[in-house]
Amino acid sequence: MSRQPTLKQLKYLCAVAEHQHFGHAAKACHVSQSTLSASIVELEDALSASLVERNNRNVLLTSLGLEVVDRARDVLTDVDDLVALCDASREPFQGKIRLGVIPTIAPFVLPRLLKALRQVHPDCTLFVREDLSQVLVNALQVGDLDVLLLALPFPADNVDTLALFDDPFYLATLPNSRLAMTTGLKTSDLAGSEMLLLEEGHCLRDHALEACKLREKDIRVPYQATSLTTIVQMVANGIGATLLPEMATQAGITEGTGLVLKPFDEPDVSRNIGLMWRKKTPRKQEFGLLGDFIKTCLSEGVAD
Amino acid sequence: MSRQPTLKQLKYLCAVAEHQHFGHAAKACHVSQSTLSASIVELEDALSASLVERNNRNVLLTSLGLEVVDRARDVLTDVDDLVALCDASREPFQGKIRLGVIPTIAPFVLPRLLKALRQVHPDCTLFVREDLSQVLVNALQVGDLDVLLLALPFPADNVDTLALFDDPFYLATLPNSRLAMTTGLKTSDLAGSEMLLLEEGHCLRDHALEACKLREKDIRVPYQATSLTTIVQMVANGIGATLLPEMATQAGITEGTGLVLKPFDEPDVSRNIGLMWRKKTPRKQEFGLLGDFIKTCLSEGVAD
DNA sequence: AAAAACCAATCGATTTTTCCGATCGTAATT
DNA sequence: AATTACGATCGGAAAAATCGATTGGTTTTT
Repeated sequence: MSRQPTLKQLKYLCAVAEHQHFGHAAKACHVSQSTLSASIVELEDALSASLVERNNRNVLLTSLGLEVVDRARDVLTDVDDLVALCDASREPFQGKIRLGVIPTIAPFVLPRLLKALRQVHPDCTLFVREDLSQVLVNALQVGDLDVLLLALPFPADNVDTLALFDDPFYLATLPNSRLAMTTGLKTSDLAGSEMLLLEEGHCLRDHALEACKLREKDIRVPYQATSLTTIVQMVANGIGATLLPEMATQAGITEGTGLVLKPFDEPDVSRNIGLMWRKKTPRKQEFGLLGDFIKTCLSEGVAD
Repeated sequence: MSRQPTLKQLKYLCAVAEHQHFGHAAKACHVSQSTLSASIVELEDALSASLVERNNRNVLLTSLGLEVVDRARDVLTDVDDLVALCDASREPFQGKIRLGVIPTIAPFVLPRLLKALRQVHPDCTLFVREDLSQVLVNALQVGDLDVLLLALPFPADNVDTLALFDDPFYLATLPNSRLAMTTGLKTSDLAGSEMLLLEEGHCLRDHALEACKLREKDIRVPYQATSLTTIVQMVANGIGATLLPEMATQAGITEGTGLVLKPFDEPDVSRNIGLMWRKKTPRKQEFGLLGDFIKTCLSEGVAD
């Protein structure tokens, strides 16, 4: 029964193969000759095979020994790569980040974020998953994702959150509608009007209602759509009005539709965008930096 | 400064990744939970990286941890393969044999030998190198070859030889020549005749002369050729006579040339074919078996 | 609310391994 | 014959690996 060889033994064997001399190989490995010699014997015992022919005057590898050395070299470089991988990912933004983003943020933020990240941290690989908040939170908790970009608050256990910025809601409506005429728009003006909302599960729906201090029964919801773009098209066709987050409007979601965007004449009619990660993740700090990066990247983007 | 991880640590990490549970992983590895736990900590220290998130109720791998596990699995299977390689080559004829053969044997023996070997020991890989005896011996001594098939004796240090069989010399000549008429051919009859020989360095030349108790000056050597086939053609064209080893004649080297082959009416007009390996090789036994195999394979071949 | 169960980390003791310097044995060189 | 060179081996000291028991924190059960 052959025990498993150790990496050290394989390293020593490769050194012997390289130097063809136990003493020199030992020096190269920073161990004594006796240690190296014993280690080679151990390896040969472990493999139950002769790898080295000691000839007093010169050292030869058996043909099996040569093959073993070949493979051992591969193993050792693979392990070195593994170590290098860890070294590289020690620095923030050098490794892989699995980011979850909700659908009402992704299309408006990712283009800019990914571009900036590629420029500033080319070694950082971002895997993005787009899904509903609840799905993302589950994935985060079971370890399939590292960090989420979503709208806060969202209930979840064992997580930390980092608020990044507010994202105000705008009323989007046709220019000739009653609400479009209103000056000093208040959330209370919405009561009783026809509002288009995203389908159940999208947190934007809940956050928008909450920001406007509305309950579902306060308004009429003729249809539920699956994306903001669809909603905008429906509003442009006269089905009703809707609430759009600023980041969507800045991304030009209403361009060419003739819709007007009206801010509210009240504070805090907005959702809050933030990051979320597992409380126990060892990468808190890196994710904090990621938050900073997202903030500056988006504000710069606006300035442009 | 990150030290190198050990295979054991990597194995334990993979077990944790598989079982998602320290206790179960420890059981699977036949160590105590404390040992495994400490080993994982050690690994994380060695890599200066967090690989596992311990969450009291469940165990998660960080994204870096997942990548490390991926690579670690590769490393471990590579090492297993390495061990398997040694296991396989423990049995004779399961591994690789680097065989050197001289040019006056190779074309007459290798076809049969390789075919038989493939049938009987399909797992045995034979690398063949064909060259002059002296070149082969040098290669053997520096470890580039494992075993030689050549004509003995041949002087070499630190080698063992195994005689396999005698290979009698035949006189090959045109049917109408003086020697062809001779009945009861003796080596002494060759004196003064024109004999074609291989160029310097081929041991066949020396062995043939020695077997016939001739010195170079006893005969006339009009040309020197680089192969037995060439020599046969020259003899067929009336340039002189030559001495051919039996294995060449059995392989049909004179077919279609009209030459006659005359055995000598004397004992020991032959060369001796044998194996040679380094005295210190750990595969003596296997090479002995190889000798047996060659002997039976060639004698069977004759019987066919 | 308290108790029990669960789980990984940690502690302390023991065994095992590792490592070195010194020495030995053999073969080549002077 | 003496010397040199080289790998193997030995004995002891230092380091590590490993285990059982315990701890501390959490979740589940009672």
